[in-house]
Amino acid sequence: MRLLVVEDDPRIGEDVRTVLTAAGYAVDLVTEGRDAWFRGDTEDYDLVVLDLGLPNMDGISVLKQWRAAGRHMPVLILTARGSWAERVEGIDAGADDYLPKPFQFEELLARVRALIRRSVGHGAATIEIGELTIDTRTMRVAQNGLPLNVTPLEYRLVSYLAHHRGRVVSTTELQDHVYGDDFSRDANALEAMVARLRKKLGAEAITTRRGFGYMMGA
Amino acid sequence: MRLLVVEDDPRIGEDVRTVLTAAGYAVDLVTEGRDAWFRGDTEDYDLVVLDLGLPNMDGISVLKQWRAAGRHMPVLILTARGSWAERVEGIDAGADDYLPKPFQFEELLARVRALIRRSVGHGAATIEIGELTIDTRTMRVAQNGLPLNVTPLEYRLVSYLAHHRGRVVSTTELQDHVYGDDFSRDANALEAMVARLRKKLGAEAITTRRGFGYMMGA
DNA sequence: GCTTCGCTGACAATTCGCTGACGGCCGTCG
DNA sequence: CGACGGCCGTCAGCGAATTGTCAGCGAAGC
Repeated sequence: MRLLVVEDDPRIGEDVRTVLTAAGYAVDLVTEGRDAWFRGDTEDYDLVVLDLGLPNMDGISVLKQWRAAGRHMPVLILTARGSWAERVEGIDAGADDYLPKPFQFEELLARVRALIRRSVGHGAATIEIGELTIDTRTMRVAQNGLPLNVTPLEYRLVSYLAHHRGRVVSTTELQDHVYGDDFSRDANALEAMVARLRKKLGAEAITTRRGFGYMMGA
Repeated sequence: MRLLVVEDDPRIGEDVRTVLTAAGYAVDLVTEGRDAWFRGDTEDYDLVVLDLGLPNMDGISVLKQWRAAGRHMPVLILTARGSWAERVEGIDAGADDYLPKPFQFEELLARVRALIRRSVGHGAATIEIGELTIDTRTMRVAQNGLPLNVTPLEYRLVSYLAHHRGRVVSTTELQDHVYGDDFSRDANALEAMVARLRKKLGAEAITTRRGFGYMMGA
């Protein structure tokens, strides 16, 4: 899962990134409204955390333009506590939820999880594919009920494939969502990870579409 | 045990949180109805203390929606003294007990304990994991019946892990619950505490899942 | 058959978490 | 008032798990 965090205060932004990264998401962080708009318009994100007070182009406008351009990713806006008008404006502009600042990171996490779950359409916190169970709340993967020891990056990979079960996911898309902005990896790194995963989950859990990408589920 | 306190008066809310925290519970406090509903809907609480007069979405509606969504955690509602109608309405909506305001904190504590005990089923105020016993009433930890000398912060840590046995608790979540809003600590502080705890409880009492967090129990 | 793409085992680099030591803070006791 | 001891945060070095890189191999597609 790949997230865009838009927050002009660098300290808060970094903290949020850290928390979300720890929770298993690939996080891109930008601090200016224009950059935010551009990123959201040109890249594919599973969710956006959007602060409203931004230099250069304010959050509400950014959000409105995304929606006007037909971008439907869930957006969670951060508002000043008690600023009722901001919230209403945000919801009207197309936000899916709001979180008053200051907030507990745990609450941020809960909302992010809930929004992603809702947007993907799985009501439950677990995804089942064949004999595999992916619990997004505890970040665990189990096979026939037996927990598997999956590393953080491996989890990101299965989790993304599982959320998009039944569809072929290209390697570039996968890289984006597993690594975020971090371009430095060799293309082979993904393949190596897939290999390691197959050793744990069973070879047939992930199928390869040569020239296209990977897929989970029928 | 993790509790949600919903109370719009910040002074009362803080007092209640303080009392319950001192009693060894991990307490989340929210002041608005919508936030309360969201939290109760997305997070796991062992009990909710719910004030009825709330901004944004009233307590009865919150409670009804939780029950309609199949959430069964015990709910203790706070009502105005003598407001018979409110009580009836609350119980009808699915509350498990009520406490008329103003109340003594001792009474609140007693009812909270009673409700939690009832909901756990067997009146045991202790959690047992392997050879460890965590007594939530006295905030003591014992191993094979022998009391261990556990410091306050250490107790919060084991207690939180014990209450969430069987699931991996991320370090950020753990930090939230051990330190509250206090961001200033080095990440290493937790690790040091875990190390000290393991020396007391035995190394296998707390397992590490690298990259994810810590866990107690199977 | 040849080329390209992807797989895999081995190895290296890096990151993460553990631990012993130290020191600051604070409450208690002589 | 000063010394002592408990609690807990910080530091630095170590070891191990995770992840990236490389090289060779096999299979698919033309």
